[in-house]
Amino acid sequence: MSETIRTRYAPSPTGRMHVGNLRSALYEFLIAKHEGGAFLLRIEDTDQERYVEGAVDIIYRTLETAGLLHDEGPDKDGGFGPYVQSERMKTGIYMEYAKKLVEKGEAYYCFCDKERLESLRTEVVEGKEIMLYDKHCLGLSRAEVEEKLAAGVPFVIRQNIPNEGTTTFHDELYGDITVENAELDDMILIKSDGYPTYNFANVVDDHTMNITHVVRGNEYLSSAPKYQRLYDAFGWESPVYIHLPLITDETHKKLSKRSGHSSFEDLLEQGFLPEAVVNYIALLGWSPEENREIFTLDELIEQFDYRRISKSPAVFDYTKLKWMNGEYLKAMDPERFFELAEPYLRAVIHRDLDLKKIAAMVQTRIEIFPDIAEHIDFFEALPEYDAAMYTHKKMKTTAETSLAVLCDVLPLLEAQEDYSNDALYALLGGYVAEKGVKNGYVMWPLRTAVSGKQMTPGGATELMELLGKDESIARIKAGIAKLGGNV
RNA sequence: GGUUCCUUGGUCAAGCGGUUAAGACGCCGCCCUCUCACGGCGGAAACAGGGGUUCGAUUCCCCUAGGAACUGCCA
Repeated sequence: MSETIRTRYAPSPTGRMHVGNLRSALYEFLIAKHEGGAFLLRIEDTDQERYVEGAVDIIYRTLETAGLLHDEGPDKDGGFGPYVQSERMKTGIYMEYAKKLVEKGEAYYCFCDKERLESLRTEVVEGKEIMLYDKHCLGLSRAEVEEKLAAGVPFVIRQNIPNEGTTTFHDELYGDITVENAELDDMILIKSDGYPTYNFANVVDDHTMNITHVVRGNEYLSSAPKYQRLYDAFGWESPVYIHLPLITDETHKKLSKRSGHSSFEDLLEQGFLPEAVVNYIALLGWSPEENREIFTLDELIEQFDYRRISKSPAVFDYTKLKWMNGEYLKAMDPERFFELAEPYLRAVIHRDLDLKKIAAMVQTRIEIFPDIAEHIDFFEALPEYDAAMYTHKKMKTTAETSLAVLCDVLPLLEAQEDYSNDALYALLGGYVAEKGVKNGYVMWPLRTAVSGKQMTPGGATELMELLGKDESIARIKAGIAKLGGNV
């Protein structure tokens, strides 16, 4: 298999990974793995200004918890290293390649200072400025360039793009895209600090690392022609391009850290499961052949056909993510659910109750773990509630009937020793049958008394089993008192 | 402003010339039920507009409109 697919995820270490980046990484991973190819991680830290301490670790951690294990990377040499651009720069690779371009006339030294560049800037409309470099330094003679270099004048190296003609590149999803060369700016390849720009390092690295499929967000679609010209200038075969549709927020703006959109880690902190997030974002911009939505990572690898990636942007729908997280929770093994839920349970319940049973009650009722609190708070302490809660039209109960029922049933419950759900249900079932009333007629007041809540994660008898005899009786008496009865 | 891309229900989306235009989330209703939830059943809700091409356009082409991205010595 000499034609093995190689994709790469090439983030800048600038903080947490937001969802858009993670989705790119996921697709890059899936495209490679679907074909049994390699997925590499390359750190693009050519911007020392934006570099954030510890960000590389965040990237490792995020990829690992998302399950997107890379085959090669800074911590996993595959023979194409280094995998960190600042380290690659020390080898002189970028300058070396830039000079090749200069020799070919495809790039040139530029000594223009900030002031001159500023003067080229023109305002187009309300504050928006554009700048197309005027190729001023392209006119410098070889001798002039040598002289300035020798004198130590700061310089950058720019790509030389002709003013005539067009450039075309091919994208697997978007097809052929052609632009006028005159529209293309002579972008900077090597910055004055000697670092390559993203644009240049990206092309050099993708080529030298044998990346076969360049997969990235389609915000790069408009600069792709410039990259294409670089490949052509070097005489390199261009990679397969796959530009991904953007993920946006509800106002249809691109998701970005800058705008404060949730990162993967934010979502985990909000109580989402990594596998649910991964599953959800896989479906943002791609759909499987079969009509299905829940996929494990392995199933995604199996199913992922990049030709089914869509071209239009997708809104990140928090509500649906929650639903999907809930699906994962419901399908989860009860033991594992309990392990994950336990901290949330303990945060609310400090008394000695059967937390496993409570976890089981709550498993089908929550979408994310933080939802647990509102469902179980009454176990810890009977909340303040209004006597009006005893009135329920469908149950045909009122404060009066409730009082009567509670008074009737109290002695039975006091005499009862077995407080298991089944035994209690049988006991009360007897009362219901004897009185010829509906279940709810007695269960509603009981559940209300015992929980003080409109809705609970279990029925009256289930709650009493958990609360135990003493606490149940105490709460029922409190209910009777609240309804004006004597205990 | 320029360039490029995008346009099926509120959202994710199937569709790839002929369909009653799937499905999912959300919403509404019913059933189940010791409340709620789960589960089951059902409902409202879409091809941006205009021209072509064609026997026939949601599907192909053009125009218009709307949206987005890019337009940094950031990626």
